[in-house]
Amino acid sequence: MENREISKAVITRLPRYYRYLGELLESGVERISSNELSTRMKVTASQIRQDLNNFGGFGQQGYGYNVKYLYTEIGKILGIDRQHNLIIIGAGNLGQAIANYANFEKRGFIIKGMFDINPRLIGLVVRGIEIRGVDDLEQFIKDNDVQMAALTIPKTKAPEIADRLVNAGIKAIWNFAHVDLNVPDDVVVENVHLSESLMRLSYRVCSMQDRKKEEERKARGES
Amino acid sequence: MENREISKAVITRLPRYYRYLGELLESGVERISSNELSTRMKVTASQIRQDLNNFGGFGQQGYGYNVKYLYTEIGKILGIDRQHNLIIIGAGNLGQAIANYANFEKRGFIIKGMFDINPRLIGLVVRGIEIRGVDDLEQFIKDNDVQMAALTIPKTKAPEIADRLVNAGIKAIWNFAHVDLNVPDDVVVENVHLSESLMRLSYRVCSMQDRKKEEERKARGES
DNA sequence: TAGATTGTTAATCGATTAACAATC
DNA sequence: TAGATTGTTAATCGATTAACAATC
Repeated sequence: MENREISKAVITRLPRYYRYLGELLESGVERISSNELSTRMKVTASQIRQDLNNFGGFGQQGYGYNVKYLYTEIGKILGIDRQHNLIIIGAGNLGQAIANYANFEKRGFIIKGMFDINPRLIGLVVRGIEIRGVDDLEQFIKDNDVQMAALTIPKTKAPEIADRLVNAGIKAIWNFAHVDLNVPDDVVVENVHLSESLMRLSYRVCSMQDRKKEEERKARGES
Repeated sequence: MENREISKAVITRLPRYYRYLGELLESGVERISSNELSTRMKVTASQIRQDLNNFGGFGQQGYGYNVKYLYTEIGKILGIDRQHNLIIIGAGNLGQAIANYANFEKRGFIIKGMFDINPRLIGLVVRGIEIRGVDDLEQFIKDNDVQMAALTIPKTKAPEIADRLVNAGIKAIWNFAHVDLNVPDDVVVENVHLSESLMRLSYRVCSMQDRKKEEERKARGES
């Protein structure tokens, strides 16, 4: 069997399809055509069909897609049908926000533990999860079959902890620290760089302002 | 003057350049060539030069780029030299995490206020900022010249609040709710869909597992 | 001046969109 | 069967990379 590499752009869109299908499912819609979905999601129908056909033919000519079936299948593709054991390193507000987000557990992400360096936090309990010191890290990962770690610690500590996680056998890092991590090829890192996201917003709001001023100037007669 | 539209891909990369240049600056590096930067950032030198030249010629032949100058210029492009007045709607862990992230203020993002619907949170003070009820929203936005809002509330409440923000004159929404917002063309929305980010991580770790199993199978003789 | 490195044009690559035959 | 809509091939569009002349 040929190993068709799926493009990054497709993978980025997949969870959004999943979200929309979930909403359709909740509102009792049974079937949907690529065309109607395209209107709702503001993407082209062609793109939807192309994206889905990377993974197989989920639809039926003349009918469209069965919402429940497609929802389930995309869930499988995303690995949401499997269980992922997760730890959170960094029990500050961001770490706690993740721990408190109940929906994650619904989708197979089980938070096995929380860790922090700050001794004042160690021993506290968040959502039934005790905050531990990082000394226990390696042993805990082995004992609890942990594959994923969310890194919500300052950038100065992140590379060192990332190395320890990798050595302890972690396969995926959800990185919120403002630094790029160096990991082996078989460990995946998903970055959430909030400050970069905010800068993009800043860029866009500024260029929107500039454009408006430009238009106003033109409206008042060419400059 | 022609209004060259900058591609989204370029804007996505810009904050990352900014981060690397900031680190170089801190470590005392004065000048850098696109080639050396490309090695550090793991992108092509060609891409760096193309990206920068969307905004003007910041380098010098035979020399490279002056780190401090380029850092400042990218800051200007991103609008970080200007002041952005920000409010946070939703004073849960995520809202508090944002409020507590000091670096934002360093880059011109001033948190003017926090709001919540939960009466038990109203009146509490986070980082010197009092949490208010959403009744005050419109008045507060006008009084404090607020242009940006971070939405860290559940998806059920988000569309309604977004409408109110838009009507009150907000120009940019940093949306953490798991829903796509409908806003006029001149309002910009930057989405941070954490659950989608986690699903991408899940996809990637699963497909990595599959690939490994495939390889193992091949290594044990073709199946 | 010679060497280095940019700015920019041209070539390549990949992703998106359009079109349509296949088929439910 | 006729109509609808997919799956898939072909055409277009845009983004990335390569190459090199300009220039510090």
